[in-house]
Amino acid sequence: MTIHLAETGEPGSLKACAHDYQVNCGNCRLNSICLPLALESDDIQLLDDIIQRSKPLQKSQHLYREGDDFQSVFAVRSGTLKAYKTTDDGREQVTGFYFPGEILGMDGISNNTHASSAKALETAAICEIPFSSLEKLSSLMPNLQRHFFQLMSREITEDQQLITLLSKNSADERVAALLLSISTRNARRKLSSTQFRLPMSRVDIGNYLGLTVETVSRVFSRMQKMEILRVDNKEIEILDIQGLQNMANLGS
Amino acid sequence: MTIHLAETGEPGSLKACAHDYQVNCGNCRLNSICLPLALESDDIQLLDDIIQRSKPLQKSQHLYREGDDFQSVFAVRSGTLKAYKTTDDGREQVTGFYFPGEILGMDGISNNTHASSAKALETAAICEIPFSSLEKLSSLMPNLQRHFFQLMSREITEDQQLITLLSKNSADERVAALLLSISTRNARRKLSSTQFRLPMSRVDIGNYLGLTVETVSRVFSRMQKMEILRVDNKEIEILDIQGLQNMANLGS
DNA sequence: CGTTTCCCTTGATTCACATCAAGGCCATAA
DNA sequence: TTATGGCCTTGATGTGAATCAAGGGAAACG
Repeated sequence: MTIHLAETGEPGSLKACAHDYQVNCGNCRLNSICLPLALESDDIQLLDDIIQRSKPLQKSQHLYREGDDFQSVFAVRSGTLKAYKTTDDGREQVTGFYFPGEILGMDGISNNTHASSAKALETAAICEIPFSSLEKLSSLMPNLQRHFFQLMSREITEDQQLITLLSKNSADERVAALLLSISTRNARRKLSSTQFRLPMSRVDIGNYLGLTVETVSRVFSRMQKMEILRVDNKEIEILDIQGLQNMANLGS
Repeated sequence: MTIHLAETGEPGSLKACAHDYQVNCGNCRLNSICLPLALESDDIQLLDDIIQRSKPLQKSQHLYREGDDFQSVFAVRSGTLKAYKTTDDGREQVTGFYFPGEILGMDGISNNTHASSAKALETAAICEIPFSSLEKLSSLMPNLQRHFFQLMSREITEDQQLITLLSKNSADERVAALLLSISTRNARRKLSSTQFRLPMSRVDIGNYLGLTVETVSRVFSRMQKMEILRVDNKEIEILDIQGLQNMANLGS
């Protein structure tokens, strides 16, 4: 019933580094922000039993592609992914970036087909959660059902935030909002909220925010000149988080 | 445990027109596109038991407001609603229009707080579905659980469509896409896909599509000149659906 | 009934961002 | 070592939609 990611690949792909085999939901340092959140430890064990952990995805490899059969949702254990759709005229629309502890693939549930593609922006370890198993488990564990409803709902509210951003905000505001979002998500994982490396290219950022590369680059330069950021290629240091927040909120 | 909409209003609001009391999921003509979809008739009865039907909402009345406690999701039985958020600087972002048979309010699940407001664009009859009851029922009825997951997932994919539209498409393309969406949803309800009355104002359309009223108005005029539409205030007739599709897809 | 208010349309002007163009930096390959 | 290609930055120019401005029609209200 459940599908092993590894088995769908080339023979031999069942191998994963020994270290990976030791990972489980109970000891995963992300379990407080990931799917196991709000579960009792017995229940975590049951959840853990349905989760498949396969070898890491290399940079630019796909986790799934638009149109693939939907079988599973995925949790990011390490690395970063982007989700994107290809428009009728062949351009790409990035719909989200996914950091460790975050769940992706839920847009495939409605049609039993992935509605977007997901690609690793850097080497990424992934937990695969077969959806049919998750459904059964959800029926048995009200907390899990509730939590998964909440995760989907959060995806909706985040999409709505992006809609508002795209519809109402200037280039400066959009970039500021993205940086703050990344900063917040880093903090959730106990990483620095002011210094980090952007895993995505300027093209991806532009694509996500509805801007061209050139505009994104100019905004970075401008923020640097205003001493809000220090930018060194993908390395970012937020020098003035209050200034960044002003830029994101009040705007124009 | 469950909350009666009517009881939260002023005394006497329990009254509803006699005709309303006769409505149930089993005989509702929308049950093939609404929540009962895919349920056995016994199960429909159980679902029906938890659903609250209260007196209709008048035009411009709120069903819920951003920040309200989340208790229920809602199905539209008749009329149309818009969902919207208010941005920090007080402007409004319309995040969706909801027609009969469609479900709204799911964005409130993640925080137990409604993330947007919902307002009737015209007199609207609503079915209230207390979420805690829906959760319990979902645990018992795998089909219902599945269907509700699918509904939420559809909301996600639709938001992603809108994101792409806002990010990549011209004013003409955006308006064309909205008209086609309304046309399709009308067809689902066995209404004309080429002649209809827009329930929302130009302001709302602009607000939804990230355009100003003036631009929306100009697009309508342009489409009329091109003989793609006949526009008489809110009455729309699509004269050339192929032309409209071209405008929406290929665009630019 | 007239008045107010909302909603829609059209025109003139402005502006933020796209587009076009070029060059720099860094990594990988030959 | 020099190529090659990806990614980023900066400058010059163009343009689609926003903004500003005005007027008309229909519904709501006293």
